[in-house]
Amino acid sequence: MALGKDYGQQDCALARTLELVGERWTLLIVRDAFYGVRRYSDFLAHLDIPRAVLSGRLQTLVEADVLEKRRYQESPPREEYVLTERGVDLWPIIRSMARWGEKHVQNGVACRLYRHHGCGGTVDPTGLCAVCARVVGPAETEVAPGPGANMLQRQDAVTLAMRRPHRLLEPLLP
Amino acid sequence: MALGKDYGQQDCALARTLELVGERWTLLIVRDAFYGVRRYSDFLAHLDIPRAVLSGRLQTLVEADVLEKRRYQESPPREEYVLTERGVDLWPIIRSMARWGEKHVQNGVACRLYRHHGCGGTVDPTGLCAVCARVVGPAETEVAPGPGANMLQRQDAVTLAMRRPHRLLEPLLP
DNA sequence: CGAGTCGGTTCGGTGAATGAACCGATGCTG
DNA sequence: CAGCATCGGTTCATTCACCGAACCGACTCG
Repeated sequence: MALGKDYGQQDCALARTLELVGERWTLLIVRDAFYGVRRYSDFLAHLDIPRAVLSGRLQTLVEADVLEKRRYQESPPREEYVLTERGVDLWPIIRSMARWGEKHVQNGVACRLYRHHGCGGTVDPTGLCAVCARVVGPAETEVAPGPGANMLQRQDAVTLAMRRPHRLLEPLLP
Repeated sequence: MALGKDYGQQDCALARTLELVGERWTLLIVRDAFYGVRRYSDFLAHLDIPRAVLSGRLQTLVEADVLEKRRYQESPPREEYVLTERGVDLWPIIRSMARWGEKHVQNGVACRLYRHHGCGGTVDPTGLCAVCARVVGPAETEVAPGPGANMLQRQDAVTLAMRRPHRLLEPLLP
């Protein structure tokens, strides 16, 4: 959302969450962070988001302790944004929203498939592995392109790198 | 969100979902619909939302087949908005967002508690009943005020009615 | 030295959100 | 029957976030 960001009169945890991740673009930034995107320029290229909006959202997410900004090289100074523990806990939200869109907008065609790293079992939207029958967190989840992927012929570095399966939270690009 | 509502270049079910429920206020309207709010004036009183925005969102949700608008009395003509099957499927999204806010913004203090209607077991954020060990949908879930409820002393009819436990999706007000 | 990359900030224009006022249809009261 | 209240909106002026393009400083590479 984003205009007045607050829902002051709602005594509900949902409203508090929406004040943080309910703004336009925010959840897509967090999703990309799960995919392993860490650098400003990669978010920018993959999301087609105005630079000022990206700067603002990253700063808000850092202040909310969802992302951590850290310098990974001096000279030239370069920063990266990595999910914190609080940020990783947003995974069920992203997963449930993607699930709804898959079922009700895309007629069940998934753009991404999730598997348990190691055992290879399909991970369902609640995080349950079909083989282990255990709940699998994002760090042990592997994402791979699904049948509906790449409909839009994007050519940015992030889109290209997403064609290979890889584990969530691991850096996607060098 | 709401300003440009589309995320056209994102080949992702998440983006499609956000185009619908990612606008400011929308998820709070849907949440109230789960709580049993059905009438324009009750949404208005409970959400402190501008009338024009509420009208617009309700219309969008009806067009998206998330809510159904139906006339429940002639003379004077009165309409109510009820969740469709697609709308009911949004429950995991709302539940996971509320869960995050509860844990990370409210320090684990819940405003609402969810129980399996009949067996009385606590229903966890994934819908699992602690007693039955089965997944329980919203229609069989009962909501009751939790320890963090009513911090804000609201006095509208919806807030008052929410003090009694009742089943989700059942009409909250006469 | 000059061009390029990275991670931003600045700026003007557009359009959605906001809150208050207004409105038409109907019912209720006296 | 007059007058007022209720419901479900619409209209309007103002505010403010988003947008896209341009600009910028620090640094590296050739």
